[in-house]
Amino acid sequence: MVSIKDVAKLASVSIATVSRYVADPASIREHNRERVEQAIASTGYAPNSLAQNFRRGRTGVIMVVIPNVGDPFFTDVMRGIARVAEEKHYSILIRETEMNTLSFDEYNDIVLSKRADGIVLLASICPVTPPRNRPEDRRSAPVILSCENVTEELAQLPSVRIDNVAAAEEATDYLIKLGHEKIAFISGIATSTLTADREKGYRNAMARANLELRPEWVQEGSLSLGGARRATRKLLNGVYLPSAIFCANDEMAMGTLHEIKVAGLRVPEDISVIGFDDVRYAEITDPPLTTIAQPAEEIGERTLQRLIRAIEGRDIGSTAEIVPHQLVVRRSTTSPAD
Amino acid sequence: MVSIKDVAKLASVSIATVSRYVADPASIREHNRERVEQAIASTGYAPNSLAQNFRRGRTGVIMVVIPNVGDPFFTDVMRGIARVAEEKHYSILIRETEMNTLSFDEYNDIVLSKRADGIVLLASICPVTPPRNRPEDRRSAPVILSCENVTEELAQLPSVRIDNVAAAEEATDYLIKLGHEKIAFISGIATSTLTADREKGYRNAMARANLELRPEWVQEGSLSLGGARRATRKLLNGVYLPSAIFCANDEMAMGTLHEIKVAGLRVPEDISVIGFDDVRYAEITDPPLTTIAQPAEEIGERTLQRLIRAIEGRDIGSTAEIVPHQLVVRRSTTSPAD
DNA sequence: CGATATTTTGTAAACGATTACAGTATCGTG
DNA sequence: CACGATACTGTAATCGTTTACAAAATATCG
Repeated sequence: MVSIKDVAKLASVSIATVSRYVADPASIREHNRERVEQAIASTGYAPNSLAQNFRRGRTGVIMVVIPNVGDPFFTDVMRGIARVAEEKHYSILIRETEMNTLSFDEYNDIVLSKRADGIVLLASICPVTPPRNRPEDRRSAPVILSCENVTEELAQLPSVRIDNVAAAEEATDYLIKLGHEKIAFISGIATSTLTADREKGYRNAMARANLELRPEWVQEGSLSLGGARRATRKLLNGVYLPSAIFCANDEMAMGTLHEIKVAGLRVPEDISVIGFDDVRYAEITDPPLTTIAQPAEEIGERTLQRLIRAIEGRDIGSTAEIVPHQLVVRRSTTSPAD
Repeated sequence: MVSIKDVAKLASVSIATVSRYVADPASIREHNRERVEQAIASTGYAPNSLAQNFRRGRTGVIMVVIPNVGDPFFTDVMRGIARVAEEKHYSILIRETEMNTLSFDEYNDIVLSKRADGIVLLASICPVTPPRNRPEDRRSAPVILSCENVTEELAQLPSVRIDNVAAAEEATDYLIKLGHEKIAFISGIATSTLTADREKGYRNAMARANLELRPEWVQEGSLSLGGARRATRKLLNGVYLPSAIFCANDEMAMGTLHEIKVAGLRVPEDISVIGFDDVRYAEITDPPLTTIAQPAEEIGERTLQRLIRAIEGRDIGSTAEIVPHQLVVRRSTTSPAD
């Protein structure tokens, strides 16, 4: 491995001069610049970023904790994150978590052992041991939540997201406005606040409209295709058939659409379906999916911009930055038949 | 930041002892172990991985270059990669590339400046300057191709993948066996060898069956939903309507299915569609998609296992490790009407 | 018990960059 | 030309670990 020393020797200058050349070629005298340039060219020298990072005390890495790298919504958010990361010369380290949580121990380890300059959580952080209870908690790395809300147990963390409660209310209200009264909800996973917020919105809207909410109309779909399919089959085989199903994300809505058709029912004539996220597939499902659109890439971009500001030592507060959502009406919803 | 020195001082031992404790607690004497444990606990010490990596000359990072993080096939491969990475204590650095290629300059930079211990290419590497022509090319980091084949310009690189040519032949043969003669192909992007191989398989099969291959039956779909939709519209609006369309991946097949239905035609009665990859959505499209299944996660796992062997200094050769594919017949294909 | 083998520990030198500080060259000006 | 101001360069310390080597402590055995 060729190091700065080899270049210095070859160019007959000190290592400091080479270092300065790398940082800013204009800062050294013409005469030396030529020799250093030549030495670098002939040795093929490139600064060892391991040494640079060590010396500078920074990793240049942003860790992104994501519940499911396969979900098209999350990958859109990631694309926004990646765009800003590249622009600001950070790399993205992906950490997929089962169960949607990053254990606090792992969080702590990442921070203490300097494996990342900052963390974006698309998942929640598991509040086993809140930061404040640990010794030396001043050393915490910048963290920001994308999409997720915070659990009450944790200190308020900054976030960038839509208002999930309001958006879910809006989706439910739309079904109610169409005349639906028997509306089922397929939820995500228990540990996800995002899911909880959407369920809250659904319950709020049902309560406000004075609609009966049968317990068996809320089914867990684990935010996955398979989970939603199982949940849908339960709904279809139940005693009280809903006339509309609200799925907590589009991935699940795709599974729901399929199972309804497999059961020999039609969407939307027999059952209306509404999703959440407006992933790229929502436009091409059969029928195209009515859903709540979120500006996924923008959420990713804003999240990382804010995180980087924090990494640079500026104050970003701990507020939730709310971005707008929008109901997108396609053809998977209509008024109930009866 | 608390360092090994602080711990050593507090425990009244040398830093070497602390270091040894961290590497293997059993290697130090009971008496000292207790003191060190206590000192670590009370200071909240964690080894600085920046310093460790620097000292050890390794990053603990595998870079994964991926053309499109949103494609469900690639995310499945990534999941396999991630599983092995976690097991072997590597982190995954994602680098998404437009146009499917990593420029050689960037590759070189990653290697020379030690930003990753190894590279997995789900994309191709752009052969602007083949490694062999550069000075000091001995320093190349381990690279392995997943899915992709190699271009002839580049030295042979190790890879793990299916036999794309054979698989595409098999898909085309299946359509031919069903009685189709007017078979169109929606290809990926020009820079992708994966795409080229599948097109070759299609052409082979057509030639072997003595079927006419009209130039307008091969359309570029850029491996994306939108690209496939445009390509499909061209096929449907053309003078010679095909009776079957073979899409180079499932993502595109989903777009194709949609556009055929939008045009008022039925799948498979009017047009059969066959995809490639068997992503999780293939089962729930309408109708469910006939496709070629690849063991995506297994490909990812094997790729990384082999790469890690190379990183550890063992010889992995430069052969293509071929894993089996399989035709999965669902309901998007049938015999032509006429 | 003493000699030797074994285990455990400490000292100090790396790793490759950045940078404070001091020293040297260059320049401008009177 | 002398002088100070300015621009550039070199020396050496530093970041936090790991580890070769030597030294010290302990164990083993006749």
